[in-house]
Amino acid sequence: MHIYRSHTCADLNSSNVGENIRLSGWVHRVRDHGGILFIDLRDHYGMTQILADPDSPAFNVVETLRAEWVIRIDGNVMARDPNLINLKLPTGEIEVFIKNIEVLSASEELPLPVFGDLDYPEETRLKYRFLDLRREKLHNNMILRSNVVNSIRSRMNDQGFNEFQTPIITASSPEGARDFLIPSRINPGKFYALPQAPQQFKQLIMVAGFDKYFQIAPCFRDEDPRADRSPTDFYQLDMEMSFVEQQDIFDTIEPVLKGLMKEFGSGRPTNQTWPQISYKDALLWYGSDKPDLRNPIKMQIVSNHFRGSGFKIFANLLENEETEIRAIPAPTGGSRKFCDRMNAFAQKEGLPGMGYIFWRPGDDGLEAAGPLAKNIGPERTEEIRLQLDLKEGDAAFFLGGKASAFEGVAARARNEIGLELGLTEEASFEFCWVVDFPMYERDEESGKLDFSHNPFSMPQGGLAALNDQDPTAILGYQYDLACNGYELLSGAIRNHQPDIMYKAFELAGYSKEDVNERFGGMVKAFTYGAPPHGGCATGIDRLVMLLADETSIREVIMFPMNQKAEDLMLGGPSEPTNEQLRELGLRIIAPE
RNA sequence: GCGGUUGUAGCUCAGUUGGUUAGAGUACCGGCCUGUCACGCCGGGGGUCGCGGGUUCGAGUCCCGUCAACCGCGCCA
Repeated sequence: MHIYRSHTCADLNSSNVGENIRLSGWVHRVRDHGGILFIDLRDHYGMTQILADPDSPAFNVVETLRAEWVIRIDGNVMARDPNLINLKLPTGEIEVFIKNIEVLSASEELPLPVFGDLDYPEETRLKYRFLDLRREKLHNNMILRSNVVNSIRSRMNDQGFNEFQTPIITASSPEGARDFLIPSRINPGKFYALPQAPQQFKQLIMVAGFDKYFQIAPCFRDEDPRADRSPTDFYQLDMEMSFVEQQDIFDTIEPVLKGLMKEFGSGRPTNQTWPQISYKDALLWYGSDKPDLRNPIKMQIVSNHFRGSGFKIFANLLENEETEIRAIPAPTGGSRKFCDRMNAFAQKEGLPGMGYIFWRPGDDGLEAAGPLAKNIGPERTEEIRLQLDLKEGDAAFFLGGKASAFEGVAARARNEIGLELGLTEEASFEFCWVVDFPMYERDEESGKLDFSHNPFSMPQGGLAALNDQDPTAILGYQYDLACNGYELLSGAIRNHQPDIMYKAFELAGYSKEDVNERFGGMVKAFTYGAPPHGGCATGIDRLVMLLADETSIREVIMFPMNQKAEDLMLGGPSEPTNEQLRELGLRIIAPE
């Protein structure tokens, strides 16, 4: 017999009754009744109930066992009486009468119990990640992640893609985020960078003639974290194709993602037609370039109804340039209590407040209530109601000013309203493409023109557009895929023509020399016969997060960092030794 | 860098207008228990109330400062 086990803790059932077997695993739970004692023995696969009584030669040792000790037991499989079968356990029809035991590893008192599903502070969970990972939820999340990655690989391979590995220690690639730098010992004073994405490599793979590339690629960005953003490294399904236009990329990746949602989405429905919404419309309708379409609310511009109206705050606002009044319709939100709560929400988010109108039954039919309605009068109020297509029992909220100043809060208010009113269909996946991103944006303070997305994207209209149009009006063949309010994918048709690329960078203030110095390797490659190409990258962590129905990315990463980008388990980052610094020619300058 | 929330036993939490010796569950230690599967019952140990200062006869509670964690903003072109 194998020295540790003849079966796993999930294997045994009534067909094994009478067999002498061997199991190894963790003591999940001990139930000591004095004369009879039960142990739930757990391994990766499942759980088996072990039984001991004073007739067992192992009884004295079994009495000393505590949670999370690792043991090996020999025993006899016995059928349970019909009234003692545990339907919650796949092995619930049997139990193992223990005859022999070996303690393989004892456990101290636990800082984090494995048993139970209570919530514990992140700090404790991260410090003792190996214990947290034993718990059912995280253990299942990691298995899900493994299965998703496995399925991605076969789906991509089935479509004729080849997976290639690209360098981890490399030159800085201009994705826009802060690089992680690595000092070079052999080249003192010089630094490598960890790739923010394999962007230039995958484009060079296209130039090299491989046609369809993908990779489950680690990406490194030194930026502050969010709940849905890991502070150091994350994984992308990175892919690139030659001789394609935008729609070809969509047609390739859509079935992969739809297949994954169906395979791992636990029955939650996915919309099968993914709308393509322009960046401009996304901001107008949803206040966000990653809209949550599970929420049906669509915002509208209602400036005309307030221009010159008795509501002076909005009327005066509209005297200024580039201002507007935006309405958030809230079907079924027509109560003062709800409207006041949303107004308080807007104030908490840093706005002066959110005006509202709600419609309720009145003496002569429909009555519009709320301070705004009184100020602008019944005619304008009715025009607004008709434009927003609202009825009795509904409400609408109003935000005014420069769109860029209120859009963020408007988006959060829209989310809040959708959730509070139960309009958002939570147990579903709603995808949409966001297309036609502007190539450039102007910094509000400095007035400087800069790339707004990916500098390697092909501008719509090509060189002519770059020469003739107002730069901020130029759109790119750049796209995102949003799902349930998360940016899940980002991509572009690339700019493979050096003259267009030099011009594109020139508009953003980079000379030809700058471009040659920073991305000369890739630009040069484009002078030796580059195929038109494009691709995208899908966030694996976020995808698994959605599938696992989690809201924190750390729930689907095996060993995540905390919010300060520290590894609480192994203690990173740590101070280098003097010898390491000397070898690298570095000196630490103490912070202020 | 800024804002919000939180910080009390190994862990999860309660703690009233400031008032006796700071509690509960769980874990741990001891005792009892032969059918549990969140086993049950009895007892015990365990606390710098994040840290520092202040107000007060008296502070877990009020005030000021500070640290840490998380959430958000900035950032992620």
